[in-house]
This record gives sequence, C-alpha cells and structure tokens, in this order.
Amino acid sequence: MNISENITFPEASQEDRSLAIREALRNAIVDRRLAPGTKLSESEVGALFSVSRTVARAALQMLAFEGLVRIERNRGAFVSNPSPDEARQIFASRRLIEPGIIAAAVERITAADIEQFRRQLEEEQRHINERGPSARRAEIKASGDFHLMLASVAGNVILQKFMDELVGRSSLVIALYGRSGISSCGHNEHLAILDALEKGDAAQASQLMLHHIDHIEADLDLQLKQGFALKDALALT
Amino acid sequence: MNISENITFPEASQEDRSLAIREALRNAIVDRRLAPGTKLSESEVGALFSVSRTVARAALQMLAFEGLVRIERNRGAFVSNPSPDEARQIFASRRLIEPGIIAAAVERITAADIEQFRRQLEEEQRHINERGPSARRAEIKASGDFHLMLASVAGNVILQKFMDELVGRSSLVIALYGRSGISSCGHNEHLAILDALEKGDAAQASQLMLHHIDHIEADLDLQLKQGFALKDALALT
DNA sequence: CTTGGCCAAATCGTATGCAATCTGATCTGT
DNA sequence: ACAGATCAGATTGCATACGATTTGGCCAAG
Repeated sequence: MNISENITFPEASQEDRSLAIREALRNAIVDRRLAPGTKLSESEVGALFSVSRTVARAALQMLAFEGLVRIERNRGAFVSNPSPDEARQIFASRRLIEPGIIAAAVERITAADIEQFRRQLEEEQRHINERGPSARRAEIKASGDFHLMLASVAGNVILQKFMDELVGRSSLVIALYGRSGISSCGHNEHLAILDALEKGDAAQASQLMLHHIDHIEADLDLQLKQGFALKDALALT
Repeated sequence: MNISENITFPEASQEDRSLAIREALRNAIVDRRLAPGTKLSESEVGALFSVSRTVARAALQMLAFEGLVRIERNRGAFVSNPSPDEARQIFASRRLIEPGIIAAAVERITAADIEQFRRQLEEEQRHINERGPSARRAEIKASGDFHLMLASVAGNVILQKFMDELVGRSSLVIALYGRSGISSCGHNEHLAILDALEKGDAAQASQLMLHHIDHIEADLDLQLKQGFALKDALALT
C-alpha cells in the first residue's frame, strides 16, 4: 500500500479505456466531426487511441447499443444515419419520458441544483452568442446537457440512462436535419422551464417541456429528406 | 453465387453466437435459475457454451448494459441484485412509457395482432393453471411477453428496446420480491387491456395498464426487504 | 465495349497467451 | 492467540495471431 501510488493523479487513464474511447467517439459523432455513414474500422480506432482492436471493438459495441453507430456483421461499424422516421420515434419517446422527469425533478430539486442550472444556461447563452460551426456544435451539446442535468436531478437512474441515449441520438438528428436559424430559441424555453421548476409548478414545467420538444422537432427538415432517404438506401441503407 | 449455398438451412447457429448466449443467460436470470449475486465467470460461461472467453465476455457486457448483470472491474460479472429503490424506479419508468405504448398501439393494431394476443393469453392462462416452480417461471415470462408484444405493435423501435430492458429487469425484481399468491390476477388485467385495445379505447386501455402496473408493484415486498438491503450491502454491493 | 467470374487485399470474428489485479490462506512477530 | 503482512492461485484486462468473409479490381469471354 504505497502512499505514492495513491497520490498519482486520479487514475483517469487507468480507468476503463474503452469507456474513454466511447466518450470521445460519442462526442465526435454528436458534434458531427464524424459524419453519418463514416466507417469506424476497429484497427483504425484502435490505432488512433493506441489500444488494441479488442478495446476499440468494445467501445464500438457500446456505441451500437446506444444507437449512435450501426454494426454490420463482417463489414464493420458505421456512424448511424438515422432516418426521418427514426427521428420522429426519438422525439415521440422524449415526449413520453421528459414530462415524467420533470415531475420527479420538481420533488427533488434543491437551491444548489437551481444555481448550477443557471450557470449551465449562461454557458449555453455564451455559445449561442458566438457564431461559427464550432460554436454551433457546442450549442447543441450544451442544450443536450440541460436535459441530462434534469434527468440527473430526477433521481431515477433508469430514466437517466434512457435520456442519455435519447439526447445523444437527438443531437445526431439535429446535426443531420436541423435548420441552423431557429434553434437558439430553445434557450429561452430552457429558462422558462427552469423558472417553472423553481416555482415548483410541475404542470407548467411539463407543458413548457412538451412545447420545447415540439419546437425542436418542428425545426427539423424531416419531410424533405425523404428523397434523401431514397438516395442513401442505395448508398448505405 | 451458388444457389446451394443459399439453400443451406437458415444459419441459425452461424449467427452471432454471443447473441445466443446473451439470450440463454437472460432467460436463465429472468427465470431465476441463476440467483441474484451468482458469479458468472468468463471462463465458466465460455466453457458452458463451448466458446472462448472473448465471446462469453461480449455476452456478459451486453447483459450489463441491460442491467441484468453487474460487472466489477477485475472482479467479474454477477447476476444483478436490484435494490428495492431500483425496483421502484423500474416501475416508475414503466408507468411513464407503457401508456405511450398503448396510445401508439391503438392506432396500429390489426385484427391479426389481436388474434395473436389472444393466443398468447391462452398460453399464459395455461401456465397459471399448472402449479409448481417451473410453471411460475413460465408465467412470469409469458406475462412479460404480453408487454413486449404490445411494444412491438406500437412500432417505435426505441420504446421497444426500452421495454425490453424494463421487462427483463421487472421479471428479475418480481422473482426477487414477489409474493407468489396474487400475481395470477394480472392475467385478467391483460385480457381487459386487450379488450379495450380492440375497442380502440386508448384512454381506458391506458388506465387499465396503469392500474396493472400498480398491482404488480403492490404485490412486491419492497418495504420489508430494506433490512435485507442492509445485509447485502455488506455481502455484495 | 460490356459482362461475368476469379483473385488478392483488407477487415472482421474468435481463440489463445501474457501481464496485472484480486482473494484468501498461510506464516510470522508480538 | 491474534493481527498484519506475504505469497500462491485464480480471474480478469488486454494484445496478438489465425481463419473466415467481404470487397474491389483485373482478366477473359462474349
């Protein structure tokens, strides 16, 4: 039990490396640095992170479980290219789950939580103010984080896991089908939801959340891309 | 492209073997042939199914994602021992999701679906009539299958996946905390739900489903086991 | 010039080997 | 006799090796 061993900085890399790779790839996919359809070869991923194919493979399989990549037998892993129909199912699922999360969060939220939410929303505002593609990525990510924090406050780990998956897939869908202009309006809705939460008004917060999800989905170009779906049916299904 | 190659019987075993192992272990866990806390060593699982540790490990990791096993680093995989609190979260999640599934299913259910449901419910009834531990296992499984069929009819693959996980975990919880006597009353509730679905009455079907979930949860011994939770905090948490 | 089949390169699926870590049993010193 | 350290056995984490499958290009026949 050498103390020196424990003093080594909190073994960040010592942790499961496949988890770190999963996280890095997840961010890259959600940020759209990795375009849908991109092939993620096991050897390539392994080489990028200086690990063997074994651990790269584990990371890819985790992402496949989350729906962010699609694995075809003997062919490899590809960044998911969710169809418009899948996108609608994602938002339908969120409309079911998020009001329940609100209801649970209202019961448990603390003043400290609210303070943290406010800081998070300021961060979000900052990303909205800067323009440019990388700021837009950060904006999508920050917007997702708001919903994840909410799920965390709700205190139901299962719903939290579901929201993890749904937010990741939503970010991918927004990056794919989103129109750039209007998405910033979501920020005000986040603020309004937080205010309702602070007042303890679960019903209003739920209503606001539902409208918020509606707005996000309405901001997508799901109909026009049907011709697109035809094309990538030939290209990569 | 030899035709003879295609004629070879649909390579059922040639498919991913880890998926088959996952399924087998999943059934064993849900049927309670594998008790919570049981260690699932990679070598042991591999030997049982005549595969290498690699594929056994993949199966165990999939089960860990579903929450049916718990993997501790450098220690191995164990059958999950969900806490009463976790059980409550599972049912809270189901109360959110299943009414939404009902609403979607009402729109899409066909006469053929209803016919299939009726056959499934007859099967369920048969298991209830026989007594004995193996019949009880089959009863729990059949009851879960009803909910899974519902999710399948709803046509939302994401919710379907969530329900897969929730039903599996519920079965584990029921096997752990369930009182044997009353659970058969669930069958009538399934019938009532199906009737409401057939009439196209989504509101009533949702109400019935919520009550059904309430009844399942009320049938559990979640309070008394808190002393138990203390004990297994020392034993294997 | 087009079409079909064949072959090689690349990639995946799986088995196995080695190092690291944990468990729990023995041994020693007080 | 008991407490704590040490060591052996077992098990996991990871890397690598080998066979299987797919892919894309080349060559030949029509």
